[in-house]
Amino acid sequence: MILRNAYTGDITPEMAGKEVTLAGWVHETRDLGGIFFLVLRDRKGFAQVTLFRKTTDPVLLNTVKAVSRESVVQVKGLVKTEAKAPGGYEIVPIDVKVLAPAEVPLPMDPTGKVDCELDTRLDVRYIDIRRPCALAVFEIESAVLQSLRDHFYKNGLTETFTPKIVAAATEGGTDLFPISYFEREAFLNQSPQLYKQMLMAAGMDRVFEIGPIFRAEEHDTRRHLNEAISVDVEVSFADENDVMSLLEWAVAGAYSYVKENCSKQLKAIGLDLQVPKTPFRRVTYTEALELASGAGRKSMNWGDDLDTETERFLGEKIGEHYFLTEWPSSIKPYYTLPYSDHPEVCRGFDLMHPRMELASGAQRVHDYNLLVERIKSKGLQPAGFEFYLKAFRYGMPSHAGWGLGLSRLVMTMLNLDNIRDAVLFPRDRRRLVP
RNA sequence: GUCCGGAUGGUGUAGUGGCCUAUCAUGAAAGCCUGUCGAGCUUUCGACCCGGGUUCGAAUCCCGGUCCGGGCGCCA
Repeated sequence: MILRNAYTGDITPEMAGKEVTLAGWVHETRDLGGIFFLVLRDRKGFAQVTLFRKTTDPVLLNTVKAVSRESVVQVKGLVKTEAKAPGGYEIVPIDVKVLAPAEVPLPMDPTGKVDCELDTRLDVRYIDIRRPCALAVFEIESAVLQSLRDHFYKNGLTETFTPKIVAAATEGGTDLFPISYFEREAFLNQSPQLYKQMLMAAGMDRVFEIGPIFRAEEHDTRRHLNEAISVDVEVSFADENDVMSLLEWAVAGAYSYVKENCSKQLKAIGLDLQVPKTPFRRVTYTEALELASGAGRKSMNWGDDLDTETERFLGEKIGEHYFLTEWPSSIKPYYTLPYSDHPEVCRGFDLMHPRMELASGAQRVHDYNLLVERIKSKGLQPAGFEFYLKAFRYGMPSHAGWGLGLSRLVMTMLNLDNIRDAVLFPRDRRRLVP
């Protein structure tokens, strides 16, 4: 049996006289002597429970006075219109049950009166997320996922799952987490890339997958994690422009959806969300180098990958979402299709937010012989990719796709400083618990 | 990985060799208070990351360790 029949956010002053049963956490208590306030919090808001020394049953009053902050309580009471109460109503309790007392002292302050460092918050994430502004991030993330899925279904994509436990490294193996798989060694997959391409050979035509990826790199920044959620798309008979279009509409659509459906959460975060305009600006790699050169900046050679400083410079200069296109083939993966007439440039692209890269994608190589050649040119052994290469020998359509970092999308959307704020239980170089 | 910075009550902080019996806020405990909404007031409680060193004297300086933050690198 559900222990509540209403959330705080469902109650209005017009419900005066109605009996409701709320359940949630004791956000705070204020004892003014003759009058006592308990603020109950659930995921939809707050409700003030008011008790009077003269009229409240002494046993009930003592129960409420003795309860510690953040204890879980069930409050049965009458809604009363009261101009002096927050929201214009309060609850006059008939019965209060302490379902689970909270120990004191608390490891952090969920009311936000005292600051708390990220590390401390992550150690007690289950308390941190009781803060409406922390909860809002994950409710918005859920809305983003719903919007993305809606967009994919509307565009005829099929949702898929590919294995996270794989036999071999996609490329080398230095950045994969090895795991024990019965009598063999296996790895946690760093990307569904090879599998979603095999699904193109399978004739699934248009697929997406939203799932975890694992990377064993020792990066240690505010925008990298060792476990992340990747939103992956692959579309047959499409080129890079087709999937860039799908991507920009997915991103802009997620912003619109959040703006329309998450006003409470945006308010909790204190953000006036601006929906990016589509289509996003296209900037070629070569144009980006030109934009970034001069003005006392160190010069970059054509073929160099863009370093963090250049990326940031471009972001500030452009000031909105943009696509970086026409990359040198040398710095994109082997499965990225080079232009046939000038193969030093390829059909790869990155979706950039002014602060960081959000997604990368490409039209893929679908010709078996070219793919083998590209693998070799990257200094890799085709033999290691046999399970994948074989799929290109029995009718592989042309295709294109991309992978988008979900947490980066949320982080940049909500202007969060650290990607860890956008992940419930982040996994980084040091953190494995909780 | 590397560079820079940091570690003080439960939480967040002040304190750069003696004025520290360590600041402030929050919290907790007790009390007063009938309209609070970061309530107010009184009293009380609670801390210098670990190990070594320098010094008459170390929260403070030095060395090592651990942990944390930020930058960069890495991120097919």
